[in-house]
Amino acid sequence: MRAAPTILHLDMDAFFAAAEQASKPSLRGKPVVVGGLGPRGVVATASYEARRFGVHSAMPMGQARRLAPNAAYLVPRFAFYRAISGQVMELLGRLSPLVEPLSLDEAFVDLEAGGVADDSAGAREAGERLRRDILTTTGLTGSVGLAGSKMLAKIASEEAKPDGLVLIEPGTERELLGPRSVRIIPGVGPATGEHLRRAGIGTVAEVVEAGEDELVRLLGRAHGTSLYAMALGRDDRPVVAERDAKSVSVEDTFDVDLHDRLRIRLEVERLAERCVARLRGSGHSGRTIVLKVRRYDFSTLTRSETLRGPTDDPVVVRDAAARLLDLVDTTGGVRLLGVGVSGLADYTQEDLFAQAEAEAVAEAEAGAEAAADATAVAEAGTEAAERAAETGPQAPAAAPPAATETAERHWAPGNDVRHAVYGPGWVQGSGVGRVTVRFEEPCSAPGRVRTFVVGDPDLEPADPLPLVPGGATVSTA
DNA sequence: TCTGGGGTCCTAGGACCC
DNA sequence: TCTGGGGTCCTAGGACCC
Repeated sequence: MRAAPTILHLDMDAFFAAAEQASKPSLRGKPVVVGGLGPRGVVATASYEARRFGVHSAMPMGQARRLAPNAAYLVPRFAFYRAISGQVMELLGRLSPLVEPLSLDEAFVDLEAGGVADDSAGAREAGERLRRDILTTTGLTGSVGLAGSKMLAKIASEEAKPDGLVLIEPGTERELLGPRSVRIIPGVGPATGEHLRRAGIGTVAEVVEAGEDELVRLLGRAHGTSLYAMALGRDDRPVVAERDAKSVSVEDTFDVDLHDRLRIRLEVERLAERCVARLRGSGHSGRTIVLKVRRYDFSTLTRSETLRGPTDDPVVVRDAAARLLDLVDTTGGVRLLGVGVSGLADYTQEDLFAQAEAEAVAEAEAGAEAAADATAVAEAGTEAAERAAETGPQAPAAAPPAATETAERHWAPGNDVRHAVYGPGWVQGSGVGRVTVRFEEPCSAPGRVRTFVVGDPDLEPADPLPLVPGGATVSTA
């Protein structure tokens, strides 16, 4: 806990929904819901107008549609959000070298380390300037929290929403937090909240009264001690700029439960290949392969296998995932499958092979005492060599998507398109061989709607347009 | 129309080693 | 030898966050 409120937490307001409203003039001031539009979709973000109907993040789409039948329902466009996020992070980077992104729309900034503020007045000024700059460069609003610790800065930005700034003066945190629900403390979710409530602890002040020993007894060592510290306003976690990834995973929920064992196996193999593509894309290899299965009744289980050394070989990961699947009973149906890799190393297979050889030589030279270890290393090396010989140079090309899948993706509600005659617009809806497009762009007036046949040669998918004149363009290619 | 997808961290038990 | 204690790794599951 520092003496000046120089830790800043930025949280963009209803980020995905706000980006869509900025991009589509006809949706401004209207309820907008972004999320999965399939039969098992959930809400990613609801605009403030939609929240008034009770719609919120993580809610099943069906429920959202019942609550807000007239809202616009759109699929997320991550490439577009990433581009905007990049602009925002760039602005944060001008404040300090210590910027810790938490997601596309959230980050901590250490203002003191950046030399932009060392007292309350300076911090407030930097925060307000940041909010203005974000609005000018992206057209979107973000809320800022300022405090002497990460936890309090995060609570402050939550209080500031939407489109505001809250500064918690160091020394005032106890009286501020005391009467509030324990649920405002980050890390206290539904389960912990309920657990504490049954123990008669509802407010932050009651957490303090209970004492550290009681909390450790209720919640376990790590959770208990940290909650007690947080309740007292004690939080010395530094803002950390670069954090190494610990795992990479992909998963799919199917519109209809899978029963056919061969189909399930095929999906696991496809997921394994997608996972490795991501792993390689991030320049990693990993040692532990994890298979995740969610059954028809939503019960979820994982099975994992740790290899002798890290791999980024699609064949190795795919085979491991298939072996893990053999351990799982799928009768009754499978609703979700996932494949992940953890135990990441930031070198690739070739590096690993060279390293294993070098180690084997070193071990051999070390003499008879190390004989057993050297054998293990040598075996690992041989195995890697065999795999390399077996698979050769290859990129696991994903199977080309079926034509209907492509059409669904191109004409999904919310996507940008361009018409040879009418210009830029976005898909408002599609079905029975028709696409409905609203022709407008970020800086135009709300536009009108026209309907086309799906195969219309004049209509094609397009990249998002910049939200602000002269702003960065986004390529989703 | 009942429940996404990508992560992180923690716990607990068993194996294994010294 | 009737029975320890600590450390580390692996596996499985769960809470939480956006």
